[in-house]
Amino acid sequence: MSKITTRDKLLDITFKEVYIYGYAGSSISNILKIAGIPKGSMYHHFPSKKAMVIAMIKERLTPKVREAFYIQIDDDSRAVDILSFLFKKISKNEMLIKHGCPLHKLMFEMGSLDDEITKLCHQEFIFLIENLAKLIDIGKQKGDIREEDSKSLAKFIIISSWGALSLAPNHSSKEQFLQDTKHILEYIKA
Amino acid sequence: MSKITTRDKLLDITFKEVYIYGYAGSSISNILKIAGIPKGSMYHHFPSKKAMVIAMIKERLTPKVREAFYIQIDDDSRAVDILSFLFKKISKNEMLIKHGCPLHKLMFEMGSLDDEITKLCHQEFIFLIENLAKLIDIGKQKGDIREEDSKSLAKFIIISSWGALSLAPNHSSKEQFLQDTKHILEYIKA
DNA sequence: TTATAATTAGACCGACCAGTCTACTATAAA
DNA sequence: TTTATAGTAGACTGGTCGGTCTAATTATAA
Repeated sequence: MSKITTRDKLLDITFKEVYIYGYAGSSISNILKIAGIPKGSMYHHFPSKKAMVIAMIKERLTPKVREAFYIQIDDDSRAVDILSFLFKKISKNEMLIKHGCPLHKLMFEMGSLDDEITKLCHQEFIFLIENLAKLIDIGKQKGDIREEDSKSLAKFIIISSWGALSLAPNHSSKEQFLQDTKHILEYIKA
Repeated sequence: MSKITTRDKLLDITFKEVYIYGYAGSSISNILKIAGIPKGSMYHHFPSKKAMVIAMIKERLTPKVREAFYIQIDDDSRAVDILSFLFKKISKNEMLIKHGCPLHKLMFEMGSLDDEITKLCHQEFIFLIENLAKLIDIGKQKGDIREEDSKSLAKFIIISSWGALSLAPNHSSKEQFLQDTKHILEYIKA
């Protein structure tokens, strides 16, 4: 029953367009053309392109990335298994494999160009790290891991995963990603 | 004596502009304004924006990146020392710390947008991997490393370094980079 | 000097950019 | 039925985009 609102449609398409073409490379006109929505409607809901992108980050990008980098675990999971499971989940996410992590991509592009967007992205980055650190802490109780600082380790894991996902799409694949992140697992095991 | 030619000036400024603003975010008009060069001169040397950027990649970006990711080593260097030295060198490169690896950034942006540029970037990526693998092979002879596949390891090291360098500039620093890559060194030592 | 090519110079073009404006319509409360 | 509000609609604006064009200038060689 619930119909898709103009706002929802705009945010959905803005996510895709900014994800693929970047902030600078995406255009309002094209987003509107795809959505079949006139300009006035968009500028009724958002005061500017930047405002729409910020709403998109909060309401689309952030939830997607949280979901992609999160896994449910049993209480008796070992840290190695948790990470192995996480990598397998990420590798199955075609979006991530093909275009990299949307948070990473936007953060990289906007780094020195816009403080507000950069700050927003960085907050989410911190959230991902802390979330993963919690998972590692749970796994650590099973004693199969020697690393003390879970946050530092979590950061390294996300950074490395992002790196592995950010290669040119022609040359990245599920198998390649798993191969590239294998080193992280071996490091944890050590 | 040798004066800077119009072409050289254009390539220098194009590198900076594309590095900071991205391919889509940079503009010919702005590059010309900064260079103090009229349009006709530029379009005499290059048929298009894309052609100028491709020349810039070959003649500016590639040499800079090769230099940044290369180190001279002694014949009796251990692999761990080689990498430790490399990370220290990278951490001293303010350009890399502030804006990430220009090759990585361009490759990430253009990934699914332009085959020619993507291919060019990827070739250089392969070159970096093979170069680093050679260094690792030399260090491996000293027997302080257990990894068999030097290329896979080299790829992982570059990917992870790129990831660590691609965080928002406000939150990246020499110290942070060394902290983030510390895990790689510990992995090698293991 | 003269002919030829290389380069510099910038006005100009149509397309597209983000954003504004006014008019219209749908909804719902009074 | 009236009035207010939320949302839809798209023509329009000033500015910038990449790229073209012709003319002027400079360098090279005969």
